[in-house]
Formats: sequence, C-alpha cells, structure tokens
Amino acid sequence: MKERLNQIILNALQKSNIDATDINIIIEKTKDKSHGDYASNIALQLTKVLKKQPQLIAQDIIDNITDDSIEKVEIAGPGFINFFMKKDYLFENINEVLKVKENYGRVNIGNNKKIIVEYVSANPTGFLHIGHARGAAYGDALSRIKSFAGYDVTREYYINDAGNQMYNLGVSINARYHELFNLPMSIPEDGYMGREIIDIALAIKEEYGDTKLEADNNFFKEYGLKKLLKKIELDLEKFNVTFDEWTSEQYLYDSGRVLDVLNKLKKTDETYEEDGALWLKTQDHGDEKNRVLIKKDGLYTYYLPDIAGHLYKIERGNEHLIDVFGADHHGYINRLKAALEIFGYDRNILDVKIGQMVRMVRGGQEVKMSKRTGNAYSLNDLVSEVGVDAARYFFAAKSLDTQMDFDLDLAVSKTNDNPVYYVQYAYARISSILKDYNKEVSIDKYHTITSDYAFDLLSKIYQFPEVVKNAALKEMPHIVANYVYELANVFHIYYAHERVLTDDEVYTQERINLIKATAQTIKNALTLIGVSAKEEM
RNA sequence: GCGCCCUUAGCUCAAUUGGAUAGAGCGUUAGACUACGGAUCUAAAGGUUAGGGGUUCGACUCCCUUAGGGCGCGCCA
Repeated sequence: MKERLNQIILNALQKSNIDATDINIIIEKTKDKSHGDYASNIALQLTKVLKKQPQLIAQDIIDNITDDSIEKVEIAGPGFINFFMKKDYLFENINEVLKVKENYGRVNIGNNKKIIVEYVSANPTGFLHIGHARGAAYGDALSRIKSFAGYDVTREYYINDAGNQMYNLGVSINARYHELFNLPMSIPEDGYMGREIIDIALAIKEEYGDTKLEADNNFFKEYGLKKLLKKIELDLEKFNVTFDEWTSEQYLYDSGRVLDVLNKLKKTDETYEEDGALWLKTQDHGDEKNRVLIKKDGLYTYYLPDIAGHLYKIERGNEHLIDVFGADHHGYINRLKAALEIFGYDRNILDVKIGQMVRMVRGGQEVKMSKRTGNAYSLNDLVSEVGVDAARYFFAAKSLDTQMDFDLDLAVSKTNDNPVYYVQYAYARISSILKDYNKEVSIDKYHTITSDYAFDLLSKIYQFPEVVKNAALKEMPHIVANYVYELANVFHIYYAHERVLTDDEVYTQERINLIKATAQTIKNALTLIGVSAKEEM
C-alpha cells in the first residue's frame, strides 16, 4: 500500500511539474485515525526547494491525485497530506492471511543475501548468566526476523576453546577431583570456583573412579569443555535458542587460518615489533590504541584468532556480519573493524550490537546470586523461575541499548502483570471460540463487518508485513514485540464490543475468518521473538 | 583522567529514527458480564522528555554544554 501511494504521489508531482528527484517521499501509517490511514509530509519537505507555503504545495499535489483505492485526501496541520483509503484491501488481506498462514508477514527485503549473526559465544567455563540470556534472546529473535525478511541467515556460536582460560578450567577441575579423594588441592587465583566445576569432578569420579588422579591437564580440560558446552547447548535449547554453526577457536588454529592471517599481516606495513612483541597498527583505523598480536613470550593473543574467525565468516560467503556482545565488550568493536579494514574490507561489513547490563531485582533489591547454587544468577535460574515465554518476551520487548531492570516479583508472582500473558490470552480466547464453532467456513466476501473495532483490528493485521520489514531493517526485535502487544490489545477491545458466534451464519463466518486471521498473525509474530502461542493457558 | 553507552509519568518501558495532542503496562481512583475464557473491557489522575544553550517550518530524536548512572581503558579472554 505504501508503494502504491508512493507511485500516486510521484504521478501527482509530475503532473504539477514539481521536481522532487532529490526528495525521499515518506509515507507513514497514521497514529490518529482522524488523520486518515496514511500520511505524507512531502509538502513540508518541499518548502525549502520551492520556497512556497507547504499548504499551497500540498493543494497542488492533491489536485492531481486520482486513484481508485483512495476514498478521500485531505490537507491537515502545517501541510501534511492525509490519505483515507477504501477498505476493500483490508478484507482481501484476511483471505491472504488464511491462505499463506505461517508465511503471512514474510517479506523479501533481504534478497537471499548471506548474513551471519554471532551471539552468546560465552566461554565454556561455566553456566550462562543473565547477560548471555539477553544476548541469546536478541540474537535469536534478530535471526528469525532477518530470515523471515528474506535474508539467508547463519547463526553462529564462537567457542573460545584455545586460550589459557581453558588451561585454568582443566586445573580447576583437576583440583576439585583431587578434593573428592581428600587429597591436597589448590585452585589458582584465576581458576573457576563455580558449583558446576565440582559437578564435573564428580562426574569424572563416577565414570573413572580414582584412575585419573595422575591424568594430565589435557584430560580435565577436554572433559570439562565437552560437558560444559553440552550443558550450554541444552540450556539454550530450553530457552528456544539454537545455532547453525559452533565455530571453534581451536579449529581456526588447526586449519591453519590463524597462521595464515598472521603471515598476511606480517607482509603488510601495518605491523611492527616493540618490546619483543608484535603489534598491529589499529590506531590508524579508528581504534584507541595499537594492539598486540604476539606477546613477548611468543604466545598469540586472543585477538589474532578473533581476526581469523571474522575473516572466516567472510570466506564462507557472508556479506554482512553481526556480532552481539555484552556491554563489557564494547572496547572490541573498533579493533575488530580495524582488522577487517586492514584486510581491505569496508569497516561497516561488521555490525556490533551491544546489549547493556541487566539487573535482576527482587523486593526492590538487586539479586546477584542464585539462592540455589550460590553462583551468579543464571539463564537456568531465570527459566525455572519465570518461564521461557515470559523471559523471552521481557527481553524481546526492550531495546538492546538501555540498561534494564528485570523485576522478578513482577514476572513471577502476578503473572497477569507480564504483557506476554495478555498476548497469549488473546490467542487462547480465539482458539476457544474456534473450538466452539468447529465448522468449515466457506465465505471469502465480507459485508457485515462494519464496526470501527473490526476495522482497527483489520488494519493492525494488515500492518504486520510492514512491521517485519521495519524490524529487520532496523535490527530491532522489540518492534515486533510491541506490535504483537498492540495487536492483542485491539483484539481484546474488539472482543469486548462485538460478538463472534451468533445465529446468523454469514455474520458468524465472516467474523470467524477475522479472528482466525488475527490468531495467525499473533502466532507468526510471537514465533519471531521465540514465544509460544498456546491454545489454552 | 580518556573513550563508548544511558537518563522519558511514582515504578518498568515505548514513541514508525526530524513530524500533528510524547504513549502503554504496573500502581492509584471510579465504573462494566443471566451469551463466545474477567489473565478482559470503559474512564480519570499522573510529564518543563535530567538542567541549560543551539540548528529549523517542527526536536524525546541532531549539535554543544553541565549534572547523574553503567561499562571499558592488560603483552587476560
């Protein structure tokens, strides 16, 4: 519809002999019904070029507008042009929704462009915490939305399994293992103290008895890595979050990619030696300072394989890379972009999303620890305490870049306070009516639907593809979350004012189709943010 | 000290990225079912968008500045 209006305005401009080649025509869905269905500020934008009053320009334009789909055109306020559309397209849209079902809302703005979204990527040295949960909810929803909008999306988890934190993991597990046999043990300063490390030691004892007391660090490291990764994967699955590829840092070494990157960098004049270390001149490429690639002890920094990892993404044909990081990693953005730039890529090929901090709050107090495990409040704690749907919605509904408070009392005790139940309730209500009706609907023309309540609902359903497009372009899943809430809202209002099931078969069938289309749209939108639509609650 | 991010109703968050009267939920107050699920609906009250300047037809949105908060600033990952 926007495209159509765009064309209509272009035609009108042409007829009025207005040259608007430099102007991007903006058409918006109106907030206020009295402003019609759509509005354009084209006349306001043209004031500067034409040096005329916006109202006069608007008059010129609307004098030249003719189109079958338009009911009425008005000039309002300082010079907005408001379009009132004929309602037929809204009814056609019901049939469209019922026809394409789970594909309603699918748009093709991506043109199958290959993109890769990296998220979570937590070090496999413990459980996922609440910051990971936010990143997971965002990354997963973004991937779903991008994919729905026609992009070819790969979801990637990058496993840091090669650095010395892995060595420390092995040492920590080994120490706990020895502790189980009352042998002397000590966990290094930068070792891992979590409850899960003890569990892993127990599992080793269970499986191997005391036969591994002399085993080397490698054994404990490998064992722990496998266990913890599996646990992470399962926890994420429970959270409705999955990945296509688990890319291992170790693999980047083993496949020769790290060495290859190093050799290539050495051949440029972007590296230099100082104090026995090898540096990369990232400062010339927008970073705060230059970065070390090889330490003076000869070991590589994590930065080098990270560069290789990002080049590997490009090597696999991805034209756009998205990384989702926590707030404590924002310092990496420029050094990654710098490296890509040094390799000849546009720094904008990489887009880094920073999820701000999440504070868990209970009884007005910040919750740092889980009572159950004594560890930091984890993804698991969240899922078992508030449930997947409530948690996913809570994260999805908020923009990534504001620090947020997660009020556990609100999410847990009074479930009806959580907006997700409001949405799910709408879906359950519709399911319940459909179950009561339980007959085939044969009509596809609509004559009895005339109320404003119904039209509000119809036009909200109609907006969905536009919402998907918007959310995909701006990479903001919360647009979808807020939309589905609004959709539930107009449905509840409709429901309160107009009965669906009556003795009049035609009247009833028209409305059955209307609410079916509503339910389908709710479900499609919820799916995009990883929330389930239940028929009963 | 330097850098990035943030500050919107009592609380938690929106605002179609520069548009019309800044909107929701919770909380508060007052109402609504002998019919499809009351986890609903109808209203009211609540705002100098942290403060101050600037840009223009028009600013929560862009620029400058002050204050407050978060996160970084390692040859750790």
